[in-house]
Amino acid sequence: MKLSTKGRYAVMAMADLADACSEGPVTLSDIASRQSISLSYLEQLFAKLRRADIVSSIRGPGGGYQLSRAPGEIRVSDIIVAVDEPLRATRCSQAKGCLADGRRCITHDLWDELGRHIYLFLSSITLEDVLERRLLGAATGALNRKPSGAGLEPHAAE
Amino acid sequence: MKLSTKGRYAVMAMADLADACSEGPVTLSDIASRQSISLSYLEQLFAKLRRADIVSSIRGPGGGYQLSRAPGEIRVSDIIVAVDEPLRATRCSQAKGCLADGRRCITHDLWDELGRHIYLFLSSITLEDVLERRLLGAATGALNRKPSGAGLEPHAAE
DNA sequence: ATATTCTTGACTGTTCCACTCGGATATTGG
DNA sequence: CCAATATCCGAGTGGAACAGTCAAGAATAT
Repeated sequence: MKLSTKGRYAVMAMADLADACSEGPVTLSDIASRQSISLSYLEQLFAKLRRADIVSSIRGPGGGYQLSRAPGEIRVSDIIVAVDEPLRATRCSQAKGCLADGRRCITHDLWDELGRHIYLFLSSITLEDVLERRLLGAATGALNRKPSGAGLEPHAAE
Repeated sequence: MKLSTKGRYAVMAMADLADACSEGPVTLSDIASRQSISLSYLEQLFAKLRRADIVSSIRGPGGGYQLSRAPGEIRVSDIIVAVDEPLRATRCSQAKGCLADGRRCITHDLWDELGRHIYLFLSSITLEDVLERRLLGAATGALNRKPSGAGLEPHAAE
């Protein structure tokens, strides 16, 4: 899971597509102008989304893109995973030791757990949820009763 | 909240410091060699950690860095917030409209919620938890009963 | 004094993101 | 058929941030 703005653009575009595709395929130019994203950049993103079978394409005049599944069947995590690079190998990539002496590095479990956490959150939300702004439901509620921290002010999600 | 490897380096170094500072201050050179991070890079990180009052420094021979508080009082989120840049303004930075027509962009709430989610997770874990590998406790359990998704295989945390 | 260690600033190389450009291929309407 | 419309595809670009370097300075212990 990589959280770049690239994935965000993809989700924005997919939300736009889901919102507009009720009658026939939608042109990338339309999405580009509505969402203020460059057409060529969208082409790159949708090439990946197509390879991931999240959207299907129809060429020629009157063509465009369509969702492969219903909005309720497309998870946000699907989109981000499809668009972002497979995640380059960092120092802590494998289950192998991060330090030379064979021990796993101390913080390995932490990042592992965080990654799972983010993934679970994003896979609990579908495109349909996003469209209907149904975000503050089951997915979020679980963590809202924070265990310890007192006057924390979370920074805005960049 | 930005999730760069920079923040990870900082947490690694802080965990190392917390582990080794039981008797007197710890040298950056020691941390550098143990964690395989360049000394000069650590200097940059600890300058920020010092400004955030997470560590304190003692100069001269026999000097080094110490934790300002007990490991149980230092949240992982504190470290990441201290080290990462304040988060540049993106298209969706403010509560203002992201599109020209004044509407807030469709996915705004989603990123907002995700950011809060990550922050809450990281602020529910202290350095002490990391050291004792006490990660799978209260903080994570809440989301483990995922609401809908069936056979999801979360990608490894990069 | 001198060695140790933090402190600070400027600087560099690399990588990745966001985006552009040029062209190719497929399909439709006339 | 033929041009217009659209998806496809690869290469290339500018800027920003990351990861790391270098050099000089200030405080402190021996």
